[in-house]
Amino acid sequence: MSADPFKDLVSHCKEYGFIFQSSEIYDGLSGIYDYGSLGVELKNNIKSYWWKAMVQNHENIVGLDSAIMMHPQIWKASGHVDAFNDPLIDSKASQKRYRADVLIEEALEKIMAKADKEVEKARKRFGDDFVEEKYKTDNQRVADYIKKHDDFNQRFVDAMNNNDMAALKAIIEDMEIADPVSGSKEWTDVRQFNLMFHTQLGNIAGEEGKLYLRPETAQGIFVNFLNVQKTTRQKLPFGIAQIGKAFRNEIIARQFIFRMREFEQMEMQFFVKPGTEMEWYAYWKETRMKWHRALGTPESKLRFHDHDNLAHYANAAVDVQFDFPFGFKELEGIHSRTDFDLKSHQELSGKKLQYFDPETNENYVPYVVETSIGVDRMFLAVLSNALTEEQVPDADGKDSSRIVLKLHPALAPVKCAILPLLKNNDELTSTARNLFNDLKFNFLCQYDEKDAIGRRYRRQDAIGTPYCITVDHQSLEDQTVTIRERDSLKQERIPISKIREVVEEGISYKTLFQD
RNA sequence: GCGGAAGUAGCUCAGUUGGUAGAGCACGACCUUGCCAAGGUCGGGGUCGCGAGUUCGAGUCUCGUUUUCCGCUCCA
Repeated sequence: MSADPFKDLVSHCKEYGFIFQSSEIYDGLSGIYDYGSLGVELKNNIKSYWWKAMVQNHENIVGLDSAIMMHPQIWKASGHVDAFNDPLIDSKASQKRYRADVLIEEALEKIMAKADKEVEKARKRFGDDFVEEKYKTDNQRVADYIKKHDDFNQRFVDAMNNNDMAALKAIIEDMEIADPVSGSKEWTDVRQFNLMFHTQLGNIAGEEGKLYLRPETAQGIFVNFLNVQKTTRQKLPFGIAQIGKAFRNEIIARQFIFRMREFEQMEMQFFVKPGTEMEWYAYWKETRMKWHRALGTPESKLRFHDHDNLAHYANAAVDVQFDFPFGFKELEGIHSRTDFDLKSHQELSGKKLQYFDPETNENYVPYVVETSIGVDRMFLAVLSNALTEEQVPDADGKDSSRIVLKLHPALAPVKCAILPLLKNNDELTSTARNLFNDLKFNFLCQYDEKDAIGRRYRRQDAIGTPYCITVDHQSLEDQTVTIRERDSLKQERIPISKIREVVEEGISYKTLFQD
């Protein structure tokens, strides 16, 4: 392996078919990736681990699979429409990026400040009883400033209403706005940057039929809050869990699958009685960290990171960060979202989203504590934690290096490899084949007869297969095989009849839920 | 989006001042060995990211473009 662990990881993913760049033969699509044959297995296992931990293990958490496309009003209520229609512009000199509307607003304020200055001057000269309004309209310079302001302001309002980026650029040029950093007036074009992808519904033209691909899965849960609560007869506190794709048109999507434009989230919204949210926030913080540590991730690679700036919906927020090859970065977010979402859906839709509390006989909008983790980031974390190069003894007892994916067996894509010791021995190969055909219904197995046995072991090591079953001559006599454990390299002879049980035990998710 | 670096076989990379594409590993077949990789023989696979330009001739030079990584920036 090279000196760059991240590079090794990306290469390994490509070489063994975990991840491919999307549309590669057409030069690829920036920030979008496909999962290969082993990748999809690992990803499914990660999702399964989460689902078991959240839904199966909690009586008061239920699942949901809401649609990717939702009513556009949802994104108004959530705040996504307003917050992400930013017109952006770059200074060519300093390469700083600004919001064009903010630049113009600041410039407009400056003009009015100049007018005010004139008025102030006059007040000093003529005294406080000077008639301000009259002066403003009578004094030519002040009137000019105000007219200038009003003219630009009108153009600005029109441009924003029409989403006219060229007009915004023209205003910036006409107002002679300079980059505050460099003083340069050389600007790029204004680009509207909308974080949400949009598409069109049926034959409804224009804004009417405009739909967004969801930028988060959470809203599908909020708008179904009452549906789920009533049909599952849940009482507060309870949670709704969902795994699904989300889409964000990131300005820059980078660092492999860390920041993608199409990605997958595992989110759980936990509805609680107002006032108890901080207790549950603490509970989920701890519970989620346990989930990460159960995989055997070293404590030094996981940490909490409190948010300095809280989002508009939150009254507390923390990230679970993982020490990726490119440093500590967000893996999961735990947010206390208050009643912001349910309340704004209630207001915009006109439908009540309240819970009747049988204990207190009152109706209220629940508070929400959210746990939100990126599947792809988890995938990256799991892989970067597992990919190992180590020295093991070779046939002569000398050190030789092997690449091994030390995945938790429950997450490993292939659970078991069935290997006949010899290839040119019909008895061995047919016994191994039969074994494979018998086990393949229980878990994903691979049959491999090519190359020397040692090399086959190494191949399985590279994809993280926890168990290798070898059929040898003795197997034909006494119906036993050797089972080799990936990390310890230890081999044990067990009866063929016991293989299923031993492997099932080893790959069980149960091991992840022991305290 | 700006700046830097890179893109040659599945992977990692060579490829001289421009002269018809190479290695190792991987892959396939056969032989040999047979419980921890790298034995032998043979073989498949690349319009050198894409598009123009300069040139008798471009993997190599120029321009554009695209993808990836790094820095800045951004980040519900």
